[in-house]
Amino acid sequence: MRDVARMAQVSTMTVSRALTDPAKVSPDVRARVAEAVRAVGYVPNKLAGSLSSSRSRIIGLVVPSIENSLFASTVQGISDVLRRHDHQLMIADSGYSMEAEEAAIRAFLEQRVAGLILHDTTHTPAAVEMIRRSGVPVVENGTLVPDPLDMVVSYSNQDASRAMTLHLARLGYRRIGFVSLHAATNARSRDRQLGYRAALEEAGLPFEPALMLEMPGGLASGAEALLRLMEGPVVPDAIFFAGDVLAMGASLECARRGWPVPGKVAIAAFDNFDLLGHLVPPVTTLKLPRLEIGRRSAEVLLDRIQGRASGPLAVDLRFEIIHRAST
Amino acid sequence: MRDVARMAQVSTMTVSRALTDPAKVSPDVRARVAEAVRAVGYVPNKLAGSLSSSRSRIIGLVVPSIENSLFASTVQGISDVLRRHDHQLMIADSGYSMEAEEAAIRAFLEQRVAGLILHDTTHTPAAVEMIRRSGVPVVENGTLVPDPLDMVVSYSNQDASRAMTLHLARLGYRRIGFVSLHAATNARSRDRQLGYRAALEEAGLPFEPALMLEMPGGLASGAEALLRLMEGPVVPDAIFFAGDVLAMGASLECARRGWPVPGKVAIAAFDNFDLLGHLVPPVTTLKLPRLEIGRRSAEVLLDRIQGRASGPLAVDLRFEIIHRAST
DNA sequence: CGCCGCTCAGTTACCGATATCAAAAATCAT
DNA sequence: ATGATTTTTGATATCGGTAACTGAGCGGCG
Repeated sequence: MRDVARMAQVSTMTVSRALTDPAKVSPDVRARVAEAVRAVGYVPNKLAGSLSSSRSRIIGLVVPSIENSLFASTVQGISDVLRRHDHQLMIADSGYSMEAEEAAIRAFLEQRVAGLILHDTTHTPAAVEMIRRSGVPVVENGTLVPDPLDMVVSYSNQDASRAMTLHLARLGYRRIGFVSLHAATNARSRDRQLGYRAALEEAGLPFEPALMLEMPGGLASGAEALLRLMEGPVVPDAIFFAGDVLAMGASLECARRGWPVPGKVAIAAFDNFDLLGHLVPPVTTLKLPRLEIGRRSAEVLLDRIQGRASGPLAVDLRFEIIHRAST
Repeated sequence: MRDVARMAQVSTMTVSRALTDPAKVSPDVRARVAEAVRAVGYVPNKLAGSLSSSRSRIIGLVVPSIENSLFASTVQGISDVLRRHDHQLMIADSGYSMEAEEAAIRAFLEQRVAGLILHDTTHTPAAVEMIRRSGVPVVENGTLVPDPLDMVVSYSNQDASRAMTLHLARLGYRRIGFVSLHAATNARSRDRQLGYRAALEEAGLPFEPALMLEMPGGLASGAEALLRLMEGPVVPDAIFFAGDVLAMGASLECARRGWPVPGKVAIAAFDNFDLLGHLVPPVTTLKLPRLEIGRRSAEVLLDRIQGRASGPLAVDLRFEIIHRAST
């Protein structure tokens, strides 16, 4: 920057102004600075800028897994909004571990991020304490938690799960199986299980433990879950796969075995993967606002950072049932 | 840090040393500093640290699309290695535009990243110039380019495409269709087209323009490509879908229409999505080292940053054909 | 015993920007 | 034309660390 200042015959302060707030500087100077910047090939040092102004344009994001395409849409939404507002995105994955999340949060705070977006909604006490002390605004994404750290942008996993279960009940299915990821380590799975059970009760159907299963994620896992339930003591007439790609695995397994869907068993899924609509038969599913969650998270965060808003906030982005031939 | 120093009865310099290189201070002081850090809830300011030392532990990554699950594995690989080495990841997506890539690169250089990973291999002149001047090490990922900016970690799109086409030819297919993304905006597609044509020549098969198609990505697009070729002037006996999820879309379309695969037409894909193995019939495909590309990219970058290596470098991670029932 | 070399801690000068305050120049009102 | 007001520019301190050098303390050696 010294070089630019010298070449433009002005002080460094003026260069700084010309670059960050051109209106504050005369057109003449503005032009000379611009020219000098070009000539020198000057690349501003945001590290120095942020240190001096104690403002940064970096947002930290922690997701459980980068590879999971569900989170990918949310990340895309965040990235889109941030780019439009000239902010940068730092990303870390926690591998579904609270300790790893804590480490990522610490690293982000050390970088003095302007805001945090966390997909998970349960955190270590140390992480919570650090965030509190730092005063950095936070958005949580995973589910509509009743007691957020700060802001939440999500949908209700419990309501969504309940709605789909009721949908199946209304269609006349009576022995509705339910498969989710392990609830012990996953708040979203817990909510979904609660929704399932609430819906059964509401529909006057008995809760049958043999119809509820927890599985790891993955296609093979979905296929296995299907077989286990179909060969179990209580044979379901419909199965709601409330997690990951389980429903796809199950649907493909039915295709392999030539089982008619929903003739032999109906299948419902939890997330609107493109693929579900292209399977034979296309699979009934919930459409969740993944991309929109990302967008809105970034927006509310920026609003807060730029002083356009303050205080806690909960945004419920709702969901939608897509009814297809599989149920 | 002042507070920590005061509380531990040492100078700030000593605190700095105790935190960055504990071996340099006595155990007594080390303990006092650690205690003070805890008591104060001190979170080091890496901005200041990086500014002062002109070293940062941030890597910038530009991918064409965050949402695309192909890139997601690579990002995961990068993230895994970086975390292990206590580095952070900044990510931006270019939306397949060189100008957006340039903007992302500029933003990263302004943040003084320690290294860059770019998925694309074609860049604006301005971007190249900036990178050159900055002296920041770079890894390119998209394909094994002959003239890299700096380092490349990838596989040969051309060889892979050639290998699969030859594989089909060896199986006895004679009218091999080829579908890829638009080559004009995608260096990887260009390479794949070259590989296809090279293989035809090698196998003594005529090149038939009507058998080659360019389509946008997506499942629906794959289905449409299938239909166009099957209804075209030259009906293929096999189709190689060399991009994105095209093959899945096509395979599912065959399922919907009840077309036997490979009875009516054989189908081959370009990337090892889990799903391809679960379709009916499972689809022959190329297995590309997506995750490994991420890992190795991060590793070679860190090697360079930490002075364990220097100079250009090209890592060819090869590929593998997975032969399944669809061909 | 004194010099050397080593370890450990402190002093000082930055890194490259911005905040703040003050001065100079330009604009305006009377 | 003169003082008041506004706009434009500059000088200096500072953000929170680290580099580089300095000096104190200590044991080993000839």
